Formats: sequence, C-alpha cells, structure tokens
Amino acid sequence: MPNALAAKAPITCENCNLGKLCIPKGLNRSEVGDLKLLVNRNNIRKKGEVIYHAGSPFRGIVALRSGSAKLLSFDSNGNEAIVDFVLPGELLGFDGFSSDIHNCTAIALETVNFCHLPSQRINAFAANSPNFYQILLQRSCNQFDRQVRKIMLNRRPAEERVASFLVHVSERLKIRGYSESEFRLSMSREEIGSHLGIAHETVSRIINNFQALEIIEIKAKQLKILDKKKLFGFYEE
Amino acid sequence: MPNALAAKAPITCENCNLGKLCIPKGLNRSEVGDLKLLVNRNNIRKKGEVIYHAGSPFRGIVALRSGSAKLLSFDSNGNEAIVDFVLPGELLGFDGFSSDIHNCTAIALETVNFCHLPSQRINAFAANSPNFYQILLQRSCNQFDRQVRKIMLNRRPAEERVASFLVHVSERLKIRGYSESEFRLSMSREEIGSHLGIAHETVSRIINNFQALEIIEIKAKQLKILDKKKLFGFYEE
DNA sequence: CGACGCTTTGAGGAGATTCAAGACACGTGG
DNA sequence: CCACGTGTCTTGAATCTCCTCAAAGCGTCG
Repeated sequence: MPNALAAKAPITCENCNLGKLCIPKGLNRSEVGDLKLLVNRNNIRKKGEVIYHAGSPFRGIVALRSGSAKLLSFDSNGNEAIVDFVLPGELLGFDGFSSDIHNCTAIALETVNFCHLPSQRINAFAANSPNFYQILLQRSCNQFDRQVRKIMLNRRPAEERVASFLVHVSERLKIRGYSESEFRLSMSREEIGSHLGIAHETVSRIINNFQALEIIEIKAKQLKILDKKKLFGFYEE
Repeated sequence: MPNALAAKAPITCENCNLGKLCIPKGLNRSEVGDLKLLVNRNNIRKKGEVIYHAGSPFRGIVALRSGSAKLLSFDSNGNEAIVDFVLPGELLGFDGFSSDIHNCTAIALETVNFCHLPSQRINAFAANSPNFYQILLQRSCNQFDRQVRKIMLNRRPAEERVASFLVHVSERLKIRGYSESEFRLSMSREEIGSHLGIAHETVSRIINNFQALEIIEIKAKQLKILDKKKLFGFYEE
C-alpha cells in the first residue's frame, strides 16, 4: 500500500524537469535509463558554500538542478575573477577535464541542488554509449564559444557590458522556463563587476542610469526589464 | 630502382616532427597508423589567406605543421578581435564543433602548411579508437582553460598584458623546439593589440619601453628577450 | 625609387577607477 | 517589535590609464 511519500515518484533523469537541457540531451531513451543509475542526485550546498575547489582533483560533471552558482578563477597573484555564472540546468566542471585538476572554484550564490556524474562513471557510461564523449565534446566547445563571446564583450565600454549581461541572463532564464522580464539577480553588484571586469561602483551607476532612462526597474536585487529592445540597442546596432 | 624522390620518405603522422604535440598525442602506434590514412596533408595557405571562414560549415580539425595563424572572431556589429594566435603543432577548428558552423575565421599570418582531419572521418576513426573523442575533449577543455587565463589577463593593465604575451609566445615556441629567447613575431603591433584588447600605439609604446629598460631588444618584428625574469615580474609577483 | 603599410611619438581628452562618505537592507539579539 | 550592526549599494570628486587623433619616421616590395 503506497504511502504519501511513495506516491511522489523520485526524480530521476527520466522525469527531471530539466529534460533536454541537461546531460541527457542527445541521448536515447535507453541511455538515459542507464545514466540515471550512475548519477548522484540531490546534492545540496547553501549560499557561499563550495561545490568544488580550484586545485582539487576532477571528480566529474555537475548539473545544477536549482539555484545558481559562480565559477571563479584565480591567477597566481591571487587576483580573482568570476569566469561565469551558472543557472539551473547548466553543466559545470569542464575546467577539470584537461588536466584532471579543477582550475576554477564553483561556489553557490544561493541554495543549490545538483546532480553529479562521477568521473570514473563517465568512462563506464561511455563504454556503452560511444557517442557520449562526442556529446560532452560538443558541450565543451559550446563553453568555448561562450568564452569567445565574453572576450569580445570585454572590449566594449562598461555600459554595453552591463546591458548585454542583463539581456543574457534574461535569455538564459527564458530558455529554462522562467520569466524573461522579471527576475531576481542572485549575484551582488560586486560579483557582476568581477564578471564583467569593471568596478562595482560602475555597475551601480550604469544600472541606476538604465532605471533613470526607464529601461529597467531595479530594487535591490529584483529586476524588471521594461524595454528589452533599448537594452539590446546598447550593444547591438 | 628508387629515384631521388622516392628516397625521401613522405611525411606522415608516424614520422612527422610534431610528434606528440599534434593529434596523435594519446594514441597508440596502430591508431597513428590508421590516422595517417585519414589525414589530408600538405595544405598550403599564404600570408593573409583564409584557412576557414566564420559562418562556414565545420569541416574538421586542422593541425598547423609550419607557419602561424590568427583566429578571428566578429561580433554582430562587425567588431573584430583576435581570439588567439596559433603556432606550429597547435590544433585549430574547435570553434566549429558545437554548432557545426565555425564562429571564428582562421587566417595565415605567414605561409602555413597544415594537415586536415575531415569531420566525417573523425567519426570513422573514433569507431575504431573509442578514446579519440575523449582525447579531443581534453584538447578542447584545454582551450577552455587558455581562454579563462586570457580573461584573467585582460583585467590587468596594458603593460602586464604585453609582458605576459611575450613570455607566452616564448614558452610556446620553446615547447616546439624553437629558441625561447630570440624569435620573429609574425604578427603586427595592430594584431597584438587586437589580441590583447589595447590600441596598437599602446603596444608600441610598451614594447619600446621594455627595450629602454633593457629587458628586450626589438627591431621591427625580430625580438630578443634579454631578461625574461624581469618580463615575468611585470605580471607575476 | 617611390608608394604603401607599419611603427613610433606626442598631445589632448574620455571613460573608468579609486577613495570616501552616506543611504539602505537584512539579520540578530535584546 | 524595535534597535543595532554589518554588509551592500549609491553617489560624488579627484585621478589615472589608455584611447584617439595627428604627423612623422622607417622598411619593404613592387
């Protein structure tokens, strides 16, 4: 006789709402069935806690189910920069693939729930699904593409960077089924600045200027995009 | 009866001087034997000629045998930036892997000779060498690591960027067996600037300042590093 | 030898940083 | 529930780095 708990099916790769945005993208039904047996689910980190550390051995690919995180890199002088923000459904951990040592640190921006595909099981899984490495390769190269776009953007004036940042967060949330026009920025001005390569005061000035121009409404971290076209127009002719 | 030409063995992956720096890295002897049958060798491009175009379909992985190239990216406003320079033995083409469309343009900086592994043969080869995609994945993630380092560097003052650029070219040439202290910069000041995100005048000023400080000797494109430690000290505490 | 492109050098100005101080929000404990 | 303290955010003013514009020097290649 099923009790209340049993009535709620546990979440696996087969019924996860991330669906085609996560690792299973590109795999067939039977492969997804295999995958779910290999993945550690329901890992939790609270705000500020580390998902993995730069310098630690690569332990596998991480898929964020909920919450957001930041990906930090440090140079040898201790300068820190936020390489990327990670939103639900996005993958993490490629920075450990080439040398088996992570060269970035991943930290939760708010409580996160993530799945973890351990590195040794990646090989096991790939043995039966030969195209799996191909899929990972595509994902990895996709990250590369995004880095290239970031480099292009970092050449532009601060105002364009902030406009582009807001639009891109909006787009990414939209893909994941969230509202594209109203959402909470889970990162601080400081963190946005570290990501865009500008001072936090500059971020603040530009965001408030956008508000004065009635392009956005911002209250603390709560953001409402009033005129996406204008925002877009700041960096796209 | 062997004639003069036959006496000279054609260069294949098995006897190529790039050896373990190229695609064969990580493959066993028999796999390298297979690989040589799949690779198109001896492709030539002269200075300024295109190796592949942004927007064109992905046609495979390219390995530079000699000469150097630049990897360009364009944003939608037509702004151009040099994403990377490519030296002999380095691989090219990952920017086409994720979407099957190249999002960068590769152009020869001087006469180049390259090998080409067509995309359809990558799959054929991987069928017999299941770890091949794994190797490519590692290479690709390695590119990712380099992009991350580039992003960190682009936060630093212009002087540090130039110092770091010179050291890194030196290091890369050293790995390939060239002199690490004396070499020819195959790219213009303008191109260095585009790569580092600074104006070509700034590049020129900084390079000449390094010369005044007796850290380097520069005559047109010919460079001699006199004091690598000092150069290093500009960006590394 | 002349023309063109690349490099150098100088002067002025724009954009972003830094420093400093005050406003606001949030969580804690009284 | 309010007072308090800490951390985040905003705003202003001075400064600095680097860019832009301009012009001249140098090298190279037809």
